[in-house]
Amino acid sequence: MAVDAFAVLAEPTRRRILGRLLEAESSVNELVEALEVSQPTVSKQLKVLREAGFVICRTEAQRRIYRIRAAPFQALDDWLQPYRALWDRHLDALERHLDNLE
Amino acid sequence: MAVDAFAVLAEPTRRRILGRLLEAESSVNELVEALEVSQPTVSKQLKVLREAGFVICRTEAQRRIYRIRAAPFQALDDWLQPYRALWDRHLDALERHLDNLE
DNA sequence: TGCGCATATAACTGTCAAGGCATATACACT
DNA sequence: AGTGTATATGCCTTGACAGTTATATGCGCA
Repeated sequence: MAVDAFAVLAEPTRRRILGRLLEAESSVNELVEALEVSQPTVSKQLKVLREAGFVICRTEAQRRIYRIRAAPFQALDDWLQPYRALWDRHLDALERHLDNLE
Repeated sequence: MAVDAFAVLAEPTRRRILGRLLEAESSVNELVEALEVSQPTVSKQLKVLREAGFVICRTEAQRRIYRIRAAPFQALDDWLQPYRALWDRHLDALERHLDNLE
């Protein structure tokens, strides 16, 4: 996963944006109203999310419609995988981790 | 999950410590040598990790043996759960296609 | 009890990023 | 063209935090 994905997710405003985008794609203004933060703040965080691959946007007239992307979350899921050996007693996770260690 | 778990994981040094502790519990000095960072830095980050529940330590003579804990990783796994709908459920062909485009 | 090892903490400093305000850009419509 | 709407960006201030150095604390041992 991108090295800084955790840094991206560390910001509460960005997590709120992602939570909202998980429900439905939205324009910038819809996010501004839903989250009650300023428009520049939303645009800035969307830029961070976009550059980290968490969202993409398309243009509809003057509006930009943002949509969430799966890839970074999958990468996060992958990163988490070896740590699942800590609690998942099912042999899969542990074996895979040990295999990856060689 | 604790609100600031992502902030904890956002720090590369802390992730390195966790990666190392996943392999084996370690004393502070072992971490210092393995990661090649200063001892105060390790102690400081261990304190952050401890307060966030990522590690616990026991005392053995003058040494503190640190061990990783499962709970925060499980919480992270839980947080991730709704986002898994993005890829491991019925993702229709069009959406997958658009994702692949960018 | 005094010394040395292992670890924690304090004070300081530099960096970086979030949010606010103001402004620029892009587009639609008349 | 000119106006209003939607979004992006630049500048600025402020706060948080990582790393360093120096020092304190805890423990074992002679």
